[in-house]
Amino acid sequence: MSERPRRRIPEATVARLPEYLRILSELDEGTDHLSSDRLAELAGVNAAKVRKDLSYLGSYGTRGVGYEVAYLVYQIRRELGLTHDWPVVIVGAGNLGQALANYGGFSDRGFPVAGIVDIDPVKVGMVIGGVRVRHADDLAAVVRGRSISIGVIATGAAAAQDAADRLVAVGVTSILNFAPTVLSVPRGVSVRKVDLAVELQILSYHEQRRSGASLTIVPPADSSRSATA
Amino acid sequence: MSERPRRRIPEATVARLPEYLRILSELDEGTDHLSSDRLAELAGVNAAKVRKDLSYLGSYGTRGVGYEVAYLVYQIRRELGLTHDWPVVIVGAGNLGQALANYGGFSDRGFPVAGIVDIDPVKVGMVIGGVRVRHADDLAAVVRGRSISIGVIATGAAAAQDAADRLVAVGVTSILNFAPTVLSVPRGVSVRKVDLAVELQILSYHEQRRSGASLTIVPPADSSRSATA
DNA sequence: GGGAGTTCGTGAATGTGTGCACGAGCGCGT
DNA sequence: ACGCGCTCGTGCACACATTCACGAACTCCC
Repeated sequence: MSERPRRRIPEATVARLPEYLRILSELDEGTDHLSSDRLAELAGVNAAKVRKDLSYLGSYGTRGVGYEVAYLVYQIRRELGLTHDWPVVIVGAGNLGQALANYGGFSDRGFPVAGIVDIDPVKVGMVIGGVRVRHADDLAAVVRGRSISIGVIATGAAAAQDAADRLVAVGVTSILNFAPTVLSVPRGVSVRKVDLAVELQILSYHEQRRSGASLTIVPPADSSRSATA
Repeated sequence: MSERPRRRIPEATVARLPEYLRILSELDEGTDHLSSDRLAELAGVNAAKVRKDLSYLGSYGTRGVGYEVAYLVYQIRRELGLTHDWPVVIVGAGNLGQALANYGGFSDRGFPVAGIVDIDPVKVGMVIGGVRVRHADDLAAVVRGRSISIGVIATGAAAAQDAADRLVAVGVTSILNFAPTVLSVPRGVSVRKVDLAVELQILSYHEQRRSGASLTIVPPADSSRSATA
């Protein structure tokens, strides 16, 4: 009955597990068991998908009964590495950085903001969400002794690569990037990118497609110098 | 030579087009042509993928030369429906709503913030990013005559469904949801969700996996009441 | 104890996305 | 005019993801 070396979990499943976890955590205290059907409904996905996703955990449900909520929560948290907190450091104390630091949702879900840094001396010293902003040059000191492996880049596009380099230099191996730029990082460092404008542009595509779509717009015949940059 | 009814573009491609567009727009003025290889490098993806993506546009590159930047920009913008601005309305003037409204990146890329509403009377009347916050009950008036079809939900989880219902009621058909909740909306309304905590949890999974991973943690033998909710 | 009803786990089928490899077309230099 | 080198467009094979369908296992009730 020894732990089998855990199989790799498909990326698509990993992306859904946090959602299941949130739903399970928010359940009414009395609910101790839950069927895949019900969970699927709450998560807005297909029941078979839920079962397949959960089957990767090795965590067994009980046929005829469903999944035991507490046990399932435990298993998902374990698989996602949420058995302990992951302190994060935010680079960039502008609009976005401040909003992120103030936003309670991070700490609540196990990602306390352990530090904020910025390059701008004016920002240094400000206290945001209970954390004092320090200078980016002091990043090493901010990180030291705190085992911070996740960094959040909330700078503008121009400063983002520099921010990434600094983070990597102090040993950060996972980066959440809000700047609209492609970062280049060494192998072994994970980057996830969130670009708000991209999300809106995807919505725009569907909107445009919905509304009549191709009205046979005449493309610029002489193709040079035609589109607005 | 009439416009063929435009084929459906795969979702994965749609998600990459905005990235290509950004890269192309930021190119040095002198660059009038670009190879798929170079674009792939800048976007951090495979060159074949770039070519396949662009082939859906019907926009032709020139063999031996590459793609004409201006023409390509025009084609992508057209396909994404970015030939005109898409004013957005933000629901929720808290931390996140304020940051979004102040964040220049929206207007810059064709999504001006045309209105902000909140339910909290204290927030109503505040001016954020040049826009006065109005009461959520006035949403219809805010939207009227402005052909707003995109809404952004920046409320907490508890208020998100109400926000969605209000948006749908005034004719919004695309929603960008920042609240950690699954929204239910009528068919025909698109929803995209951005959950910062989920992104961090995905990073956490990879971190955890990197570092030794399964240490044969003993699962709770008596499974009831064992995991911290 | 046995049958009815429920729900999991998973094989197989289908759909979507990725990447290679190569033919076809274009420009340039001679 | 012709050949060479470059780069696009795409067929094909493979990988990944989703969904269906069904046997297996469990509970409950009589």
